[in-house]
Parts: sequence; C-alpha cells; structure tokens
Amino acid sequence: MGVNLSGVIECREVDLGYLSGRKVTIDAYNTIYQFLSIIRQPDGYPLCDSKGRVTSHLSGLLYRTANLIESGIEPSFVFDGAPHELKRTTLDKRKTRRDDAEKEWEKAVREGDLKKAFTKAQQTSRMTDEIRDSSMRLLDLMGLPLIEAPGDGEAQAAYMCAKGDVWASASQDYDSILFGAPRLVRNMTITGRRKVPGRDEYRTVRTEIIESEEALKHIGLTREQLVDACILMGTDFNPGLSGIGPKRGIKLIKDHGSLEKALKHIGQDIPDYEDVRGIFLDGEYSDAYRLNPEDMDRDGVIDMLAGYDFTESRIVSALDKIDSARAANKAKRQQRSLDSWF
DNA sequence: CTCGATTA
DNA sequence: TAATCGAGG
Repeated sequence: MGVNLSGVIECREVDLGYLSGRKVTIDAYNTIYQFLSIIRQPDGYPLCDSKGRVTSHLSGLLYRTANLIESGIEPSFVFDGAPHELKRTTLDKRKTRRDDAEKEWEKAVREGDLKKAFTKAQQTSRMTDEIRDSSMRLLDLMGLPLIEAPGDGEAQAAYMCAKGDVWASASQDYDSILFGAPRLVRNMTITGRRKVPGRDEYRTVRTEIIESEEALKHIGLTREQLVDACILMGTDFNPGLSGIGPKRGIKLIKDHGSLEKALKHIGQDIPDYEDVRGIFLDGEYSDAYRLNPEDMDRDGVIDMLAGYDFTESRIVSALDKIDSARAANKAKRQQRSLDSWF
C-alpha cells in the first residue's frame, strides 16, 4: 500500500523512451502484486498452468521487462527482506481484507456478477513463496540483476538511487521518496490509451517522473518533515490519526515545524513515532549488489516457461526483443567510446 | 498487463 | 497503419 501522497506530489509525464540508457531499479513486490491483481480472466481467476500454478506474474515480468529493455532501460529488481515488526498490523489487516474479498469473490461468481467478481478477485492477490521463487528464477535466467534487500525493498532502492548507482527507483508507491530516493518513476509501462474494463471508456496512462527535491520544494517541506506528515496520516508502520490525510498532515507540519510540536498542538500522541521515523530515515540496506545484466540463459528461460505452459513462439519473440535491444545498446556504447577516443 | 490476429 | 478485442496460462 504505502503512504498516500497522490495529489500532493508533483510529477512530470514522459515517454518510456525518456528512460533510455538509464539504470532503473524496480520494486519487485510492488510490480508482482500489480501483475497478480490485473492479469486475470473475466471471472477474476488468475492465469494458471495445467498444474494449477499461478502464472500471471511470470507473464507480466517476461513481457514487460522485454519492453523496458527494448526501450533502452537497464532494469534491476529489488526484493523485500524481512518486514519490520511495526508492519505486523498492516500485514494482518491485509490478510483479513484478502480473506473477506475471497468470500465475496466466490459469492459474485455464484451470482454471475462478473464485474464484481473481478474486482473482488483482484483484492485477493497474495505473494506466496512459490510466486516469489518463480519470479526470482525467471529474472535470474533472463540475466537481470536481483537485489535481496535486508529490510524494506524501497529502502534498498532509495539507497542505490541516492548513491547514484541507479538513476531512479520504480514503484507505484511513494515510500521510496520518504526513504530518500532522489527520483521515482511511476507507471513504468508501455504508455498509451487503456480501456477501462467493462465500460466504453479510455484513460491515458503515462509514465511519471518525480524528482524528490522539486516535489519537496513544491510541498514546502523537507524530507524529514514529509516523513513526519506521513506519520500523522499513517504509514505501513503506524495507523496515523483518524481524520488526517495528506492535506491536513502536511498543513500541521508546515504550521508547527515538526511532529512533536504538531502532536502537542492537537493534544494527541502517536506511540512508536520515533521508531517509524527511524525506519524511513535510517533504513536498512546492503552494499552487496551488482546492477549490470549477465548473458541470459535462453534455453533455461524457454524450459522454465514451457513448463508453465507458455507458448514457445511467444517466449522466443520476447527473448529476441531483449537480445536485439542488448546488441543495439552494446553497439551504441562501443560507438560512444570510439567517438570519445577520437 | 501485454500479445497478436482481425478489422476498418 | 492504427485501433480493437479476445486470449494468454
């Protein structure tokens, strides 16, 4: 879920090609959830192989990553490590919501309400060990850099971005800004018109770039203060105060300068607020990572995905896309170094 | 979400 | 060539 900062964060829309030649590290869990939620059949069931294993995430990862690489992007994937104990409540709440949605999904299918079934099914998406393992295996076979974060993946992504090892962190959530990422990419997909399911409507989804420094200046807070504002409105690590959303949270910190003063003024308390601050401002991270792709194990990818009932011609065309993009980028790099020599 | 055959 | 839409696994 992450913090709710939509509407207060300034961004600029770009084409995917704008990211060409840049290393972008992707919040793997966030992306996989997206795939599990969206890549479904009309009744809400995810794509599965003949053995009943979910394959929605593998489909999404293969095809989207091929497109990103074709656009010249150099992707890497950060996976979450162990969740912080303060996230327990959020995780429990999500489980309850999933269980409730599952019952309503079954009911909607029985009643033949496909639209409702789809919506409810989307809310049942769950990251299992099998989904995590198969995702990592596929990305590894594709030669893509995987980073296993010691803690929150967004903290690790923000660290690599702040160090300048990657140009941006990619996620739908805004948390990496709180973790200190200088740059965030949202909607990193092939952009364009998207049909709204079940209706004759279209909306345009475009890739967004958020420059943290600019966004913070626009809001009028420092990063530390934005963290404080988010603690007031609630994060994955604390529930926040009721009735306080982005607008009020930001105003309270602007008016009073800090969380302590804001809390004193409204006469309320937030237990563990210092710990939550620490999670965002002194996050756990690792230096043991590589960000350059390796040669992909073509047969390995084909064997793996064929085992999940993927059509071989589709796998091959995605892999061809990657190979030719990598060859083209290699040629470009060689040309550049040749140019700089003369 | 993305693919790719079909359609205009 | 571009938009559309059912299928993918």
